[in-house]
Amino acid sequence: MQYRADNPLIVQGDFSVLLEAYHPKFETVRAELAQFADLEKSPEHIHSYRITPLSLWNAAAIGLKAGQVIAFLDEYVKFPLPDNVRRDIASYMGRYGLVKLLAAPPELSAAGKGRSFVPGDYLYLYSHDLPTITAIAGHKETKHLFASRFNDYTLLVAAGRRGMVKQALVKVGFPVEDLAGYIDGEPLHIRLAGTTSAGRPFALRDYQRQAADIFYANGRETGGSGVLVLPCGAGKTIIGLGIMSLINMNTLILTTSTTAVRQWVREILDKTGLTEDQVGEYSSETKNILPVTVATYQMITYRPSSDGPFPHFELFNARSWGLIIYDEVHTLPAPVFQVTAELQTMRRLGLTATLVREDKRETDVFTLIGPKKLDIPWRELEAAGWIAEAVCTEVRVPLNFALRMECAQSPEKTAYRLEAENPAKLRAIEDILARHPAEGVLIIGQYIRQLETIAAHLNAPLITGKTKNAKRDELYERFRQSQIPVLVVSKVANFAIDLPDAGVAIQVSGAFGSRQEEAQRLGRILRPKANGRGAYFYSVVSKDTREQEFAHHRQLFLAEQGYRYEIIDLS
DNA sequence: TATGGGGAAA
DNA sequence: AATAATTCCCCATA
Repeated sequence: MQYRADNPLIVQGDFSVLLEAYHPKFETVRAELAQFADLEKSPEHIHSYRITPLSLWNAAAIGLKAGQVIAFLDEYVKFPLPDNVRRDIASYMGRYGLVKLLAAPPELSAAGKGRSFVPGDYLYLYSHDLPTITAIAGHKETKHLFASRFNDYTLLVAAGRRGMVKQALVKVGFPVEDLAGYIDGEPLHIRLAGTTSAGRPFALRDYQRQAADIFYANGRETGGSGVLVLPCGAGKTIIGLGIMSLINMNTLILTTSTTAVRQWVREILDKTGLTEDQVGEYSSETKNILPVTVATYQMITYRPSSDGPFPHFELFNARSWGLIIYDEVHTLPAPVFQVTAELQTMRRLGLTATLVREDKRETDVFTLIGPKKLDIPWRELEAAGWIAEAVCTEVRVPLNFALRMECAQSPEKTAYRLEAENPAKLRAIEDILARHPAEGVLIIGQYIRQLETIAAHLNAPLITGKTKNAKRDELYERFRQSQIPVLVVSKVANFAIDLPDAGVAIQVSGAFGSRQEEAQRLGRILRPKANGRGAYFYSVVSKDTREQEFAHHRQLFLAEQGYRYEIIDLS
C-alpha cells in the first residue's frame, strides 16, 4: 500500500474526510473539497468533512463530474481512496440526472424544448436506465405514487404530486432532475434602471450577472429553480432583481423581517423601472398585493390556532406569480416547505449565504426549492475587492478560581451562562479597543445583563430588542457619523439590515453553537470599506470551558468559507 | 393612527 | 439535546 505523507487528505471508509489545516496546499484543497463535502468540525490542526449523498448531488447539479471528484481525491490523499468510497461517489453522482421529470413523454419533450409548460393532468418520470425505473416502480416507499407505467422507461405521475414524488424519491436515494417546466405567471415588464434614483449609474457586477444567467438558463427548463449561495454583502438582492428582469413576470418575494421587506421594496423602486403602484408590501401593517409583492415568512406562517389553517397561504394564489424568491432560504420555516411542495409549477429562487440549516432540512431545500446553482466562496470576492478582507481572532480569557468552582457546582445551563458572562472579558475588550483607536467598534452579545455591564463600564450606548426604533435609528446614525465610537448591541444585530458597517466587531457571547449566527455577525462587518481597510472580527471566550467548545462550533461556517481563526491566549 | 400586551416560532 | 432574546403576528385600547 502506498502512503504519501506529504499529502493533506485522509478519506475514510465512513465517508469522513480529514484535511490538515497547516498544509501548504490547504487553500487549494479546501476550496475544491468544499464543492462536494460538508464541513463538520474545524479544530486547529485537522478539519473534518463529510461526503453525503446530498453534498454529492449538489455538486453534480453545478456540473461537477464523479471522475473529477475522484481524480482530485486520488491526487491529494495520503492513503489510497477506499474502494467503497470510490464506488459510491460514482454511483451517487451518477444518480443525479438519472431520473427526470418531464412535461411530455421524452420523445416529444425533445421537440418541444423551450416552450412553456402547459399544465396537464400527468407528468412523466423517465429514466433511460431500465433497472432504475423498474426499481422505482417497485419500491415500497414510492410505488403508490405513480398512476401507471407509461412505457418501459416512463412512469406517469399525477401533476399535483410533483413535489411529493420528488421528496419521496430523494428519500430512497433517487434525486429527480425536474425538467417539467413552469407555468408562466402574469407578465410584467421589469427593466433594470441604468441609473438609480439617486443618479448613480447602476449595472450588475460580472459575478451577479453570471449568477442571474445561470439561474435563468435562457428560459430553459434546466433553469428556473434552485439556490444561489453568496456571501453577505455580495448583493443578493441585486441578483434577485437581475433575475426578475430576465423572467419579467409577477413576482412574490419572501423575507425574514419587515426591515428586509422594506429594503427589498426600496431596492426595487430604486433600481428597476417599476413604480410604487406596482410594488406592494404585505405585512401586518399594509396588505397590498401588487405585481411585485414582498412579505415575511412569519406573516405566512401565522395561524390563529395551532392546529387550524394558515390564513395567509392565500397569498400564493392571490395572483398568478411567475417567480417566488425565498430570501435567506436557510431560515425557511417548516410550514412554508409544505406549501412550496404544492407550488412546483412556479419558478423558485432561493438566496442564502449558507445552505447549512440547524434543523437538518437541507434535503427539503434541495428538493422543493431546487439544487444549488452557484456557490461563490467569500475569498474570491474578497480577492476581487467586492467585500473587505476579514481577520478573525479568538481571544481566550481565563476564568478565575471562584467562578470555576461555581461552574463546577452548577447545572450545565447556569455554568454556560457564568462562563459567557465572565467579567474578565472586560479587560480583553479594553485591549481590543486599544488596538483599534480610530475605528467604529460594534460589541455584540447574547445576554442583556452582561451587555448592560459592558456598556456602563465603557460608557457606550446599548441597543436591545426593547430599544425603540426611533432610538435605534438615532444611535445607528450617530455611529455612522463617528460621533459614537463604540456601540453595544444584543441579538438585534443578527438580522438588522440597517445596522451600520463597522470596521471591528467584538462578540462577547453567543447562542448555543449556531453557525448561521456567526456568519450573520461577520456579514455585518464585511462590506468593503471606503478607506480600503480590512474588517476585524473578535470572539471573546472563557478559556478551557464549554463556551470555548461552542465557539468552535460557531466558527465552522467561517472555516467552511476559507477563513482561519487566529487564537490569542490572555492568561 | 399609535402603543402595548399576549402568544408563537425556532 | 438545550437557553435566552427577539421578532412578528393579531387584537385591544385610546
